[in-house]
Amino acid sequence: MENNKFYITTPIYYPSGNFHVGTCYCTIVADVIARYNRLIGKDVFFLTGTDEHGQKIENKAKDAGVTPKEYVDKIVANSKELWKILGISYDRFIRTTDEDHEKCVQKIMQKLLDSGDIYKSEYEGKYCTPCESFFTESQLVDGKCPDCGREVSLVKEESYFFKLSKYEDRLKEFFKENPDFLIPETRKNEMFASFLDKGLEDLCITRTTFRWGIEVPFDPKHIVYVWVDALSNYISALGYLSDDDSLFRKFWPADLHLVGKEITRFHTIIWPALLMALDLPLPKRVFGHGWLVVGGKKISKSFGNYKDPREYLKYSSVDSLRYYLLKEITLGLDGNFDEEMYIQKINSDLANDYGNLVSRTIAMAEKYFSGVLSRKAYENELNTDSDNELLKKITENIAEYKINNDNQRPDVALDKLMEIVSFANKYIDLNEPWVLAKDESKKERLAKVIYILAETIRIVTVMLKPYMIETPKKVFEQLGTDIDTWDSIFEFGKIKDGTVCKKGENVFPRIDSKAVLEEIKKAEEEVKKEESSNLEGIKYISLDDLDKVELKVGQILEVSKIEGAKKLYKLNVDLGKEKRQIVSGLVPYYTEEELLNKKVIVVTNLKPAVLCKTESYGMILAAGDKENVKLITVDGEMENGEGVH
RNA sequence: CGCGGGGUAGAGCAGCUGGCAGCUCGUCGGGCUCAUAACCCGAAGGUCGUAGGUUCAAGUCCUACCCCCGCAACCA
Repeated sequence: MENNKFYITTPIYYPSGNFHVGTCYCTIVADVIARYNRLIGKDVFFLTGTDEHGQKIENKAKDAGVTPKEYVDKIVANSKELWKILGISYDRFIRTTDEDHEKCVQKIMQKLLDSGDIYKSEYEGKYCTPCESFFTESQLVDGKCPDCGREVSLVKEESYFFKLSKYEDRLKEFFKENPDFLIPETRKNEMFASFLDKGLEDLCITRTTFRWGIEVPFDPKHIVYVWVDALSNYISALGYLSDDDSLFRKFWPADLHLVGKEITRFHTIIWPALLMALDLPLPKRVFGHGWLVVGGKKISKSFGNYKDPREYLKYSSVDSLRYYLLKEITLGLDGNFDEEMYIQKINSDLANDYGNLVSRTIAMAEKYFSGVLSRKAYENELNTDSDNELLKKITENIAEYKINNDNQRPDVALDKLMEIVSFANKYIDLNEPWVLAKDESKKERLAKVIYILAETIRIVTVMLKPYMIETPKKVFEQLGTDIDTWDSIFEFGKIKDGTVCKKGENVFPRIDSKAVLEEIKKAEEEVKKEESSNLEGIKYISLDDLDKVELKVGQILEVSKIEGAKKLYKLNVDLGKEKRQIVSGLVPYYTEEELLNKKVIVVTNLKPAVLCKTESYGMILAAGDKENVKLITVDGEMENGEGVH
């Protein structure tokens, strides 16, 4: 009975912006694992959600002029919509702003205090005021803020600490005794090399520098920091320490925490230590998956590959996307999502192999037998070699499919599934139904071949159920059967005699790769144009918009290279009334001499930024792309500081 | 010596505890016509980054080095 439950979680995502394919990838993988376990008969609880507190959200909301809650509400609504589209079958979507979660966190804090695992002390750390964050000595870069490169100051702050160091030995032991706790293996090495072997320091678990979070119950000027707040979602979601903790008693410990590789540390060191302090069992497994690389590049807005996943669904289906992400990417390693590869893959696997198998089989059934499947013929006729081989292949591959799914190798599991599909296509060629059809005496044999194919499709389609949402439904409808349980695939010949199948629309129409790619390119170019400044003028803006940008004529007085920077110059620009320091990436295009005394156009009201540890208070306009860049200058005499209109 | 990941057929990848180098796509040649210009068969194509070492045996273990990619760090 213990064995029959399965609790799986995704990380709770930080909703500072809408989600991209990377987030979807992780969630889809979790969903597939959840659906697979449901299929094989386990009682599954699948949790996902959002981690909504903290400084960044507070800032973002402020920038947007809304409350933090309003800000995250919008993003959460969007992501729930997205999960719906992608068929994510979560049992609960937890938000750290949920009332029950907040209460639970407070109780946990109290409990940790009572058990002596929390103590109040002074947090002495390097604080970067502009970034409003603390850093440890080791995080600093040249003694400066790793985020912005500015000087940090030593700040003392009263806060609460969790005795992480106390659990170091127990953690090491735990790792040794549970070799399967953290996989893949490489992540484990990382944990030991980077953290455990270096020794653990107590962890500061509260902050007073921001307010957007859960108040510490016994000291409300403190806010619970991310560690306790976010990690405990895995138990708060089940009602831990609440009036009704039946779910918790049933499902904890988690069978699988699926997390990104960047946060394995939190889940394999801090989280287990917290659980130890709470005297709770530890999760059975943490799986650190890799990152999705899109079009060969890291997902990032500046690469233009930060697309809403819905874009991919314009020309393909949810099932295709799910299939691709699971099939083509080895879970645990970084994987590439390239739209051209994507189209090619789903065309060949899903349209040509699987979809076409369904299509040709049912077409033949209709053509030769008006769609009627004959189980009798299957029984009456003796098995040929090809029949036996196919049946053997199916039995073997079901077993391997299961093993690989159980071991978090969905890619191999799908491989095993597709092998059956290929074999079935080959089976058609070997048996040449169109030849059998010409010989009246072979009618029974023909009926058997068709039956075997239909039954094979049925089995494969059951196996596809964890991976796909819509397709299995469609195929079962076409097959005219609803026998789709896991148990039903172990015995060949479940389709009832006289079942009538009926051809429907192709389940995976071939995608015109050329046309779609062209369209994608067009769309991307348009986005680029929109983003790449107003000079192109594709997207109209009003005069008001233009007035937001303050442009002035400036003259470059000093030029120097910035140490450690490849492309950046530090410039001193005369803007008439004032002189400003501006950092500009012109090294590849201009020499220092060329820049000197040049009159340029400067955006003077751009938010100051720090590049390579050097402040920049403006931007110099230039035309061109990466290869060729030319400064925009003034045609004739013009006073420094003159406005541009 | 900053941290981490990786270098295997034209492309994209798999190869856990070492045992004749695999998969998918593409290419070339052939076959079939039930099917979604789909399907089936056959072939070509790799000194597994480099150099050493351990071993009867090494993509697989060890050492050194080279190269690429993330983050650190560069959107001006």
